[in-house]
Amino acid sequence: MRIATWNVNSLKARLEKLVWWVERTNPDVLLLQETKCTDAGAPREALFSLGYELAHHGSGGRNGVAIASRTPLTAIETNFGEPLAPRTATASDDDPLAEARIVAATTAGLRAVSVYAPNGRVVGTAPYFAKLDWYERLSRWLEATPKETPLVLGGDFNVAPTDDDVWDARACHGGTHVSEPERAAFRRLLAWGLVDAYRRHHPERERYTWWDYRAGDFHRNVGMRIDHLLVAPAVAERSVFAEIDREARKGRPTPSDHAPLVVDLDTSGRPFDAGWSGAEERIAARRQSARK
DNA sequence: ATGTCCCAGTCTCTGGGA
Repeated sequence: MRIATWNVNSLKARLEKLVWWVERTNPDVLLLQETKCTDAGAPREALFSLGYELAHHGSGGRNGVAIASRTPLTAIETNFGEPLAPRTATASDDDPLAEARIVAATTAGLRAVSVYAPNGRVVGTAPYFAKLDWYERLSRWLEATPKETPLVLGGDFNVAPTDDDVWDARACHGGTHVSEPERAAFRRLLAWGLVDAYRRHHPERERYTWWDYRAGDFHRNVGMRIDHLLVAPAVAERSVFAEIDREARKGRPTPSDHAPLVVDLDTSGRPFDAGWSGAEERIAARRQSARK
């Protein structure tokens, strides 16, 4: 089974590139971020004709997350199971918890979650603390998930977990994505038991998933590894391959500023969802009690 | 090089966000 995550920087603007990439890569489950679509405006038909169902969560403009899968999507949960607050228009209104940044669904025996963490802009500003608050909310949501859940929490985390995940730690010092509080928030996800699937297969440095469009950053490999597939231990044990597809960051039509990340699972042998039966109900019950 | 791309609205350009 092939799982992928990709911040596409507009699903509509990227549709031709996405079709090319999906036909080339054939993921079974694809997590998408920054779709910038409304639920009604999401290109469901185009994905359906490629063989995918789509669970989409977005209000248009910015943000927006989705899960495309070759197998049915059930128990779809958006925004931490809470209704999204109405959009309040002005750019200075920065409330990530009112934005479409998380969608979860059960598919292919997995609990798949697509996240788009806030950017944070500048350390010490209101958007930065809002980013940390959003991570706090994500951790509480995660910690209400039973440990045996075959979880795949993937997306654009907007955090480079270590200095090995940035092109130049000194140049990045003092900026967002690398600050200690952001890295601590990321490590709290790992403390639940999640495994960084890419690092399980690739210890090397200079492997990034995002490069700024400007200044030829991609061609100079001035980037950061901020997109991740974090998987439960039972999923990690089955992972046999991980790669960042730099080809998708090149050429025309215009690429996203992020490259997709792919992980392959060996699903031969015992059923992948062993022990997972009934867990949707257990998750729902724990979320209910966590809200009280 | 603060050098690109995408979106919404002010709508064939501009400002904001990443």
